[in-house]
Amino acid sequence: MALPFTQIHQELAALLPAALREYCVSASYARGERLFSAGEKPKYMFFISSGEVLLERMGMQGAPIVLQRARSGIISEASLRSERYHCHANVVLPSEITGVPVVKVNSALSSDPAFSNRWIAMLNREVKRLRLQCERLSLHRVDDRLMHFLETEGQQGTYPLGSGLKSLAGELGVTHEALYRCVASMEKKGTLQRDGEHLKMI
Amino acid sequence: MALPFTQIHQELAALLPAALREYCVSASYARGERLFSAGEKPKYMFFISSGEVLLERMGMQGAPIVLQRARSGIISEASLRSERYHCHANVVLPSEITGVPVVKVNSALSSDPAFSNRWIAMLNREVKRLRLQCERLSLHRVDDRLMHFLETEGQQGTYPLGSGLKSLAGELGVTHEALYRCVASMEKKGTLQRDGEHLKMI
DNA sequence: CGTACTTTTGAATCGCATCAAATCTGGTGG
DNA sequence: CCACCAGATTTGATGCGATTCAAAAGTACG
Repeated sequence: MALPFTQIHQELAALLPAALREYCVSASYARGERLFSAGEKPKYMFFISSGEVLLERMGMQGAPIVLQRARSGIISEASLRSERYHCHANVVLPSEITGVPVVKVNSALSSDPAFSNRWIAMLNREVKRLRLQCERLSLHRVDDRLMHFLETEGQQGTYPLGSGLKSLAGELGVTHEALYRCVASMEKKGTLQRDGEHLKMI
Repeated sequence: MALPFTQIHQELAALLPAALREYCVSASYARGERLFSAGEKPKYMFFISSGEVLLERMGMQGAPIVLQRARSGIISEASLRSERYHCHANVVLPSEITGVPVVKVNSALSSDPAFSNRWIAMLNREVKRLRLQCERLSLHRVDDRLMHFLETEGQQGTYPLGSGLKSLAGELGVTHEALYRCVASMEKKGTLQRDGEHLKMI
């Protein structure tokens, strides 16, 4: 599973200082693999180059709740100083993922002001993204959530589906049936287009 | 409204480097005042010592959506490097609030590694808090959201209400009627206690 | 004392969850 | 190549719970 370092993603390369790159480990993950589980001690920061990973927590009734649906970027930034992961990371599409040892990141953050500046900027973006997700989940109707999602996460209202509507439904906090029906009715009304892999608002 | 610097909150003092403290401006705000509005250029970072501030965005139907209900701590950390605020900050209870110039914070972050370390830790906590809020908003029933809220935001299941159930309803993403009914029925079932200003799970 | 707001209860409606089942899909192994 | 299986997709029917609209009662404040 863990392959030797080959080439790291451009976005990651721009974030990390050169000294950290030699510690990066890139690997391919298959659908169904788990990056980490809740309760484990964080050893690596993970960065997704391609594919899709769901951060999930188990609800009390056993139903998993999607905290984040990541397709690119760092996914465990909040665990940088944590003793334990607070969620599971499940790979749901074949993915290219790079790991960087947490210890190395922390020491680099202490000694490299430019790096910690970039890190703060990254965390700021994450905070904003999460605020938008809260805003989205505060909407009551499925079509409102979908529109909000396409407006905020899409490129000009277009969004690549990846692993299908089912995992999107989880991120929107609705059942997949509700989302299927919503997409179908919006397509019929002409408010939405669906080209196989892409969703687009009209 | 803006008073001269008197005394800053202990939590803020622990976060900020000494050099920044002279730039702090503490002030009292009354219910109904607005700290900042969406679209404005951030000039100050705000820190709440006491009281309550709601971060809100206007939905497309004109209904305000509560992004955050802050009663202590920094509230505009994500706007540190932003050109514009992306939400309104409305004071809903008489509050003591300290402002620090954004420019000063940014320059201190660049020159003081220990400070940027503390800042990163603060952002990490915020990311986790927001992930929990997303998890909460993914629950479908009002009583589940309330329980989750008391478990994660309360002290041993106890939470001080402050400005009443109505603003809590906004943070939980439900109507105030639904929350009133939920609290009443849980009290009748004996799952919840309500001592005037405090909510407590049994 | 009046105004504005919160709190509370009621009734009607609507949207989504839930349960169920059929179809479609890609992938596996014989 | 086909049978088969697991999962995604889709449609249907039903019920519950929250929204919505409405209105009354309580409360703080000038």
